[in-house]
Amino acid sequence: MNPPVPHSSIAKGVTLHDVAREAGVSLITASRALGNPTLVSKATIEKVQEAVHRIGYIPNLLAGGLKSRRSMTVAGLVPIISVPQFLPTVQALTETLDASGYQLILGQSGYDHAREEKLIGTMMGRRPDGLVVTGLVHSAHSRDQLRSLGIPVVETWDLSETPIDMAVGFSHLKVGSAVADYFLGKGWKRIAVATGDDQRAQQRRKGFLAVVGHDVPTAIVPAPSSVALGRRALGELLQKDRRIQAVYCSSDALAQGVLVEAMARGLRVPQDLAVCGFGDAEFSAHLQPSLSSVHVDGAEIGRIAARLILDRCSGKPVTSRIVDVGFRIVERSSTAA
Amino acid sequence: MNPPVPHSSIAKGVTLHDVAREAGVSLITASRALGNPTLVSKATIEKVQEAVHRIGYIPNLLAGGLKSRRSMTVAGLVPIISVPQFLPTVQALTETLDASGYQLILGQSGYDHAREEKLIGTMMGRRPDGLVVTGLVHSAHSRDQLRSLGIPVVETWDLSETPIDMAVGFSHLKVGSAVADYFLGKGWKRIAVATGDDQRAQQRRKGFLAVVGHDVPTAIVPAPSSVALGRRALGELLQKDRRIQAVYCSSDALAQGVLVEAMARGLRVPQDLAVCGFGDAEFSAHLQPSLSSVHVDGAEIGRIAARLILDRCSGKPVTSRIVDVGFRIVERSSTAA
DNA sequence: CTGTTAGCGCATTCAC
DNA sequence: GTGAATGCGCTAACAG
Repeated sequence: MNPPVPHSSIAKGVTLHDVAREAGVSLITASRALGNPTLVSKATIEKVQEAVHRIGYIPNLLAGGLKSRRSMTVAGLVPIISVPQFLPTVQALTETLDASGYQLILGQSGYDHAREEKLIGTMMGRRPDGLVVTGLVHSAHSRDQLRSLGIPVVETWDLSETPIDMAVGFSHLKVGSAVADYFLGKGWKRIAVATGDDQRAQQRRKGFLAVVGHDVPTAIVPAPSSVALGRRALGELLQKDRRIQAVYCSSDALAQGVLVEAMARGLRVPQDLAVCGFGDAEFSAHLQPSLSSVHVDGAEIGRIAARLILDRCSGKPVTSRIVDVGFRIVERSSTAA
Repeated sequence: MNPPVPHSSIAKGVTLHDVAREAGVSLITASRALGNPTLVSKATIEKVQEAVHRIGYIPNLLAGGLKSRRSMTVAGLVPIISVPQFLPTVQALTETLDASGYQLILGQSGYDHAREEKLIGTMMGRRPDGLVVTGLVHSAHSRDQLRSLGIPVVETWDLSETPIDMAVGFSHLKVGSAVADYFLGKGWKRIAVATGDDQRAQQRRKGFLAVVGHDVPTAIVPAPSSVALGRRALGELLQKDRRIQAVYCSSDALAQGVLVEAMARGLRVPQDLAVCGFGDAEFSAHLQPSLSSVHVDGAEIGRIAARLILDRCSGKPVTSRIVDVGFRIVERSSTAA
């Protein structure tokens, strides 16, 4: 795309001032040639670009942003980057933003509300043009702050009645209910739940119990969940009820652990024990037996979130501030009774 | 940690100027009270902090960075964020930087050198105080640029004879050789390789072949690799040689695919076919049979990289510019012949 | 310990 | 089309 850059001794403190001098134009003309070429004659643009390449100028976006009040960055907040669920979202977000010249500033709240509040503070200090959060913003102070700051905010992977600004996600309550309906439809009565202790997982559990109509044996593990925690969780559940027929897990990693532990104990899946996960990770289809799960299009969430922020930044009217991307149960061997 | 913030109407354009006025001190005193408290009396600090909370001031780090020439950001470049290998590195990086008040600006090069070059350009425009790359920087122009810019650069997950600046990683060549030694030690002769097409995977393959001493049946898949690609890869390999005894894979996802495909074809692992992966993903220990792999401490890489950048930023002398974190082969059932 | 002065590098006014 | 002045919000120098 770009012309090959000639051998240039890229110096440290090269500013637009130097470019202007080299090109024999004024500072502002150089600025326009790079940022608003329609206002400048073609010959001038070429002179300026030539100078840019020759002296190795790299625009200082900090300085530009200070004046223009547009930093061309978007802040992104995840609980922990290595939660596989959010990965496609972060990836799509980064890609979509990048395509419009925006960059993502990443923060990890670590499932800690105090830390989240502090982090949002620092991130706002960088004056991002938008904020995308996976999950809802928990701290009331941060919610007030963001609202009064007036920057575009998208809360993702959840739907709130009262988002700070915009939301892209789905109802975790409904996910839980749908899985419960599915389990009941199979005729399973002795049901159990293995779940992480984060808010969204708890919402799914709540929806699940609402349909089941009564409490069930439950193992709660600290987020982020893992295969090892899943193994332990099944152990706990079997202690509570030796004859469980089906377990609903709050993640595929947890569900894999349940599968493994079931096999280690000589339980046949799904005949003796059915298992359903959440997230539909890539590996789930390839486990033995293959794992049923709830599929959510995480990349789509990221794309839509980015789009909402970008539209808001460019002044386009945002029609729907709340987007439900839905979900679907993917039936595989682990529940194919 | 922070005192609870009283009800404050957090306004948009609150600047340090406002804080100073509210606190009845000069601009610079307010600045110092927040950024360099040792130079200011305790009473003044309290007055300023009180004003900060009352009017909801959020420091503009862009403006501060412009003057102080320290943006308190570090640029991070990964091929694709969702490659599980790099996740612990990115996470540890984010955490360690955050603990020192630095933030990560994330970029995805997408295994594309032209894109990488362009991305590095934009990222440098934000004047980060350092750059961490997973892998080596490929573009010669970018290498020159970074060198002459003089900012701390850490190349990770690889070791180069001539890093741009610093490096934290291990020798992929040696990984390949070690696995080959291991395979030969088992007495396996009919060996094959399933590998991604990225540079590091190719290095491992090269090291592998160097020890084996001759070419072997090889399936090359486009990065990023996946379980599905692994299944297909084994198919290809078996077409080339129906009687392969052992396959070395460039990732655990690929290896899982090989396992699955082997089972689908009625091959017993490891009796009929041994399999070794790379990366030692969390799920690998829990597969059936459990997967042998090469373990690398990705989080440690991230921590060291962050530390190197931070030390360099604070003027501390960096003793070792090249850090080898090593690796180890983890033997599990899939190769336990 | 505190204040005054002078920019950091650029883009937004206004002029021509 | 182009240019000169002005200031975005803050901090590094020097003074007091």
